[in-house]
Amino acid sequence: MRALGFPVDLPTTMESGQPPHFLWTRTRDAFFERKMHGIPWRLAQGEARAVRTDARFLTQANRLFRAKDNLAEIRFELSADGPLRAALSSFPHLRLTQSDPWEALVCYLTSSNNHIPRIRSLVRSLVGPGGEVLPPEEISETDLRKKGFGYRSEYLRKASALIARGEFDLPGVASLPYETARTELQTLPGVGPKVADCILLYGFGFLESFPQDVWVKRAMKEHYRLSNEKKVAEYAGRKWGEFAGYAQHYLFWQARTDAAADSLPPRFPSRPRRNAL
DNA sequence: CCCCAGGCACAGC
DNA sequence: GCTGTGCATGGG
Repeated sequence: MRALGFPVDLPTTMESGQPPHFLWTRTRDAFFERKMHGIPWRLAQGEARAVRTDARFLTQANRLFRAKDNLAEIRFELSADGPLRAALSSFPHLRLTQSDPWEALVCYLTSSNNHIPRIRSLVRSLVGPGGEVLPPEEISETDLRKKGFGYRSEYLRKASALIARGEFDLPGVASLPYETARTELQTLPGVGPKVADCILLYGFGFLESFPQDVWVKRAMKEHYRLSNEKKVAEYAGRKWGEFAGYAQHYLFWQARTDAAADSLPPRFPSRPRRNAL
């Protein structure tokens, strides 16, 4: 096992609605695993919040956790803003992750009007024996209705077919400017503004992307009195610019955890937890 | 029975 | 351009 050279809150980063949330399995506290190219890949939380990874996946791990992002600097840039500052302090060392574009596309096509646990089980039903999401040519021939994808089945089947036939150049999106990339992705069936932004942020690493789902919309309305999608986008671009994606993810996860805390039954008498982090 | 979920496509203004 | 509605499916 090798340690990455920067701190990561591994559980939160892996389980905050990013693609790893859907594809990795939590084995014990702070241990995560998936297969890649048929080989098991394990991640663990080491000393001083360092991430430990199987040595042969060191490069992949640095890419997954976006080693080149200077999180301290990004957080400082974003912390000028009050409501966002609160979310930042809730989750020290929560990082954005960088996944594969195809994986991200499958995840967020599946996500529309759906719950996270269900997105997870649906996506995992499309993972092949090697650990990766099945390639487009296989998904385009899968009976997705039978697997429970519902009305998203046709979106996923058609999008897969377009990519499999080479009629849509998914890797090519990486070299487009953000706005063009966003427009281009939205030509795929089932890909609207929100799904496109998620793919761009988590699959391609466009950090200026600001996906607006129901939770982020709620947060932007509560904190900033902005209920119009275009005005939110404009505000995010002006205020958070090249790091809007980070702002979005912190606001999103803060809103989610707040809601979960509200709906939790009052717990007492609460013995001291043995495995508290 | 209801409502909701990391929305989208489509119709009607 | 904006606003409303139906949509598969499962959980609360």
